[in-house]
Amino acid sequence: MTKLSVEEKQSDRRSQVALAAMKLIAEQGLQKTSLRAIAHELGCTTGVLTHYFRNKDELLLFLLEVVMERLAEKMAITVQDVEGIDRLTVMMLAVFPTTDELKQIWRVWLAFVGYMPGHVGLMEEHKTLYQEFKTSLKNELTALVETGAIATDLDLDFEAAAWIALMDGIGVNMLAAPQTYSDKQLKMMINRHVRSLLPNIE
Amino acid sequence: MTKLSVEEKQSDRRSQVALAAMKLIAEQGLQKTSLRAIAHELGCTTGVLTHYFRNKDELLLFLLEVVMERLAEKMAITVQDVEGIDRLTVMMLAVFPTTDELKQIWRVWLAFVGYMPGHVGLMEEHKTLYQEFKTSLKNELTALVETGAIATDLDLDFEAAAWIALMDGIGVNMLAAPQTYSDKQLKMMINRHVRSLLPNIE
DNA sequence: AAATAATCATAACAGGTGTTGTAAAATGAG
DNA sequence: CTCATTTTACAACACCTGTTATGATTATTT
Repeated sequence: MTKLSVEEKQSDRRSQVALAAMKLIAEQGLQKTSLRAIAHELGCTTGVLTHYFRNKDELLLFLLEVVMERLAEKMAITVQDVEGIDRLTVMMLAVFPTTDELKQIWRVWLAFVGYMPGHVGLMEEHKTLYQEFKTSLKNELTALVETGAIATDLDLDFEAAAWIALMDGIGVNMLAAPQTYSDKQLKMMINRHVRSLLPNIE
Repeated sequence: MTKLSVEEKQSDRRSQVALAAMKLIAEQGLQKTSLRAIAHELGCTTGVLTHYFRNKDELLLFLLEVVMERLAEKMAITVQDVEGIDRLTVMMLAVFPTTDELKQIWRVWLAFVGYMPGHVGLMEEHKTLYQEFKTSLKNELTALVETGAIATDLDLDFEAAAWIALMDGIGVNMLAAPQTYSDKQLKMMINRHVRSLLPNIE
């Protein structure tokens, strides 16, 4: 076997651990998700975890990356056949916590955000991932400006942040509050925001 | 001393404990906020905590109530001299995590939301408090409909939930992301949302 | 003043935590 | 097959956790 596929195997094992951790965190929160619990969920002992991760924080960090990557992936897939202003809408709709997997992802992210105070490494990593996310969104907006789909006098950095805020708000509420939005209502909220980006045609 | 003032004293002590807990949770997260740490922060021993609270979850539950009440208070105060559509705007601006106290409150709330999975009691309480919050917002909207300030064909239940989602999204981002919104940007985001509620005048 | 209740300190308990080191098993290369 | 490396299991470590019980101290009431 080549060296590359060995690394892939390693990476796979790490992903398996991360997925087991994700399931537990989504089900019972970060506090109750101990290394032993993760190992049990995976069907092994903590020896595996300590072999692939220096410590627990590094495991959580890796999980955060996996989760964010998964979100970006989902957005990229759903958007590939869509053109124009609709790209923004479908990107949003693709990542709301509607399916079990997306609910898990959002719960993990929420657990992280609550866990971050006092954990400098995690905060830094989260900031970085957030920046990447914002940048890709900003690129999306830039392309739309160039095609004339949205107004040209927008502060795209701010607009990208506003998009993320809207996403986070809806996502958090779908998990933490009894309110469950219908598809129609979700689209309405997004369309309102989209409309605020359109060029003012008289 | 009358019986009432005794109860007030009790309530005061409980509040003191809750405030100490709030400070620690905001600083170093829920995980590191043990009962002993809270007691140390308050300058007493765990005997006080166990005397005023059955267990830790009950303490956290009380803290959640205190925090939510504080938010409602702040909104009520800032809104009392404002009339019309502006009431919505000032209510929002009054509770964003701009000051140290508000940052603490939001961090505590975030810690809760991340802590909730697997803790039925806390989830139930959060749902209840969320409902109260939504109801008062809905009342606000109803009043605005009656004065003709906003459109009459709105689903106020949905609109109230949308407001909260907007609030949560901005608040979460202000804490968890490097983005810091300027006053101008905050007002812009809110005004956009307000505009979507206005009656369509030709 | 005596008795009752509220408040708080202290210590112990049983259990769980992340981390570390060591040795066994599995795997791959020469 | 042999040897070296990777992968895993296991046990022990020191420490921290929430909870509970027991007294001491203080406050309130009778």
